[in-house]
Amino acid sequence: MTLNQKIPKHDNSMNIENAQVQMRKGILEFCIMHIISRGEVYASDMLDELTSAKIMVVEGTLYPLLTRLKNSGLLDYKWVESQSGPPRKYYVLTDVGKQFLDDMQHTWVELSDSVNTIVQKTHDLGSASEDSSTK
Amino acid sequence: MTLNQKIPKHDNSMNIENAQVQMRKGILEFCIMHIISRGEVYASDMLDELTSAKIMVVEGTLYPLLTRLKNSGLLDYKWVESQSGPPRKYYVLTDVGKQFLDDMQHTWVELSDSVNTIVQKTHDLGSASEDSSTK
DNA sequence: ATAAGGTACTTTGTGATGCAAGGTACTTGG
DNA sequence: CCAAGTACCTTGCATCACAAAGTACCTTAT
Repeated sequence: MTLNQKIPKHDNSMNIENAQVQMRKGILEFCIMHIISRGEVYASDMLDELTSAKIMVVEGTLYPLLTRLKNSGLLDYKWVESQSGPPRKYYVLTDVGKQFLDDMQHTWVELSDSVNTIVQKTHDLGSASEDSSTK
Repeated sequence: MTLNQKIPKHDNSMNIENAQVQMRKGILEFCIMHIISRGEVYASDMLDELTSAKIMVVEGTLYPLLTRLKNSGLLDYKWVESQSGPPRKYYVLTDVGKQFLDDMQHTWVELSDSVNTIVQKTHDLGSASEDSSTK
């Protein structure tokens, strides 16, 4: 029954799914900090929120990210007993984390402005293509 | 004059520069495709455009990216003699590349909407914090 | 008790890729 | 021929999303 079917592990060529994954990188961190900034939450809360915002995340991505943020001093957590299951880690932002979130907010605004500048310029040139100006 | 000053290559902890780099990842590809979509350009043109849009890129990032896009069939190029230096590679989008750019555009709009949804929600809750609701 | 199932947190290995640094190659001018 | 400028390419490292498998705790049923 061994089909010997060759399934390429990773398509070396570009596809849109890959591009989507790449675009999300780095943004995740920002979104998670935002969610935590609203009050104490644990991982499943974050997964729900991100899923409803159409930003898919899986555990294997989220937990290491939380650990990294914690180790960097941006987050803190406390264990809280649950009435239906194992205890949960409830996260909060530290003071440093709050400052960091502000900085990331600024970075996000600048980045999306920059991208939109480039997109807009394409559209501007698209409608008025004649441009044999000064080099 | 050897100062023996220790410059840590990479700070393991989070800092805002690192976060900026992460956020830019994946967006670059999109911006470069956009720039090429306007007409034939070579690498230095792209660097100028990205720099003026405040998206910093260096050669070590750009050239491998162009090669990857070319190998994936999204770009094509032709050599053009220059009157002041070595020949240049002028890039254009292929038909597949144009389709891909459309898809990326869609991805970008969705992603920035999603992020802004999360940011907005934080601000909404910030003004009306009282929420001892169900659950 | 003990087994089964659900919830929550953790770890390991892989692949993709931005980037620094260094290299190759062509052109022009002394 | 050599220096300087421009343009393109390559190597190696660090980071990080993700899949998959693992650990631990709680509840319910037998």
